[in-house]
Amino acid sequence: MFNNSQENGRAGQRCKVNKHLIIAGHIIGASLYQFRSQLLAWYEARARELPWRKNRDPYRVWLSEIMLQQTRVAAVVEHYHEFQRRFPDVKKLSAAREASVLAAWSGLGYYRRARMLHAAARIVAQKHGGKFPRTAQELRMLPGIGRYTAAAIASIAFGEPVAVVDGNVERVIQRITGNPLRGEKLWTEANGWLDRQRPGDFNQAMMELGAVVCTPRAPACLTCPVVHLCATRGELATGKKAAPRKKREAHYALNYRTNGRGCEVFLKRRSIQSSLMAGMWELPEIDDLSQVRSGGNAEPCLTVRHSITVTDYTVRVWRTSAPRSKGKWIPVEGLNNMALTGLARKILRKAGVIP
DNA sequence: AAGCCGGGGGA
DNA sequence: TCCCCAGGCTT
Repeated sequence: MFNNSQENGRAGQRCKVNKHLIIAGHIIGASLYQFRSQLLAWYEARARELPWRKNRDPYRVWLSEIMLQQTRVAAVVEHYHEFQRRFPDVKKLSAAREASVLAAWSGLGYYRRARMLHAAARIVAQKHGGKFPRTAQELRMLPGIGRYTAAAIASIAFGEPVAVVDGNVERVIQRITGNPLRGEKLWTEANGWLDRQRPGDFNQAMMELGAVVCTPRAPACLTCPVVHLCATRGELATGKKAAPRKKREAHYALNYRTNGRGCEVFLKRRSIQSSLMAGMWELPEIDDLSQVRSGGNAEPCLTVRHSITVTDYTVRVWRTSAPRSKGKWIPVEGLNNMALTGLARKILRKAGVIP
């Protein structure tokens, strides 16, 4: 297993050849100190300025971590400030109605996250006196907080020495070691690498490296602070299978009227039983296009593209004279506080109904 | 272990 | 057009 460490008899080569720092697929000894200090130095110098890095308030850290689950940083940044403005602390969040929490979440997707966030806020407020548990083990008990998120909050907000493993960390470790570690072995490896003096910074630095430098495709090895310690320099055996995407066309009705109460839009609420976007509000879907065409519409007033799970939709929006389905007239001023689906919000924006 | 949940932006 | 993202929960 150590056969690659002595292929050249000269000891002076030891630190020049990266493979010698990786033994049997693990980073070892002195190179680990190097790795930590160089990664942390890079992070201090180059880390992106993100809203949740302003301080270590556990509420802010928690909110960012929930939002960031399977969601890109850019999308989170767009929602983060407004969410903070509406719900400045865990107590305010716990006192809010679920509908208003969902409204602030609109467009982020995975709406169950918002419900679990709200439920967790109520538990923190009622059972923990408004203070967050300070250990990963206790945080894990809250809804919506799994192994990754518990470790992230505990390390970043409270300095507990626990490593995180997300998609970024997995990729970084696999590339550095050249070892396709997965599952429990990956978590063990990450914990071995962790800088126990600065666990929060270290964890964020690992994820930052994966997000900014050690990207899935075309990693920027030229700017990587630990490239000299890397066994693969960008190679990665991928075991991921790409889910095939379907294409579909969908039609929605835009009903818009002005009366004594001002401008109103006709919306309907998705079933609370629905697996997809349960309880969220949207425009009525049109099943039978012939009815709209016979109503005098030759062309849709709007066409948008929309991706949802594994389906890419081409969405046509039709102005219709009267709603044919059950639903509710909503004043446009109230739309900001409605739990709209991302698609509904997109359509209403493009149509100029909301800013 | 595998399936499910939203949405968007870059390559 | 395709791919992938600071995961958690259920079965």
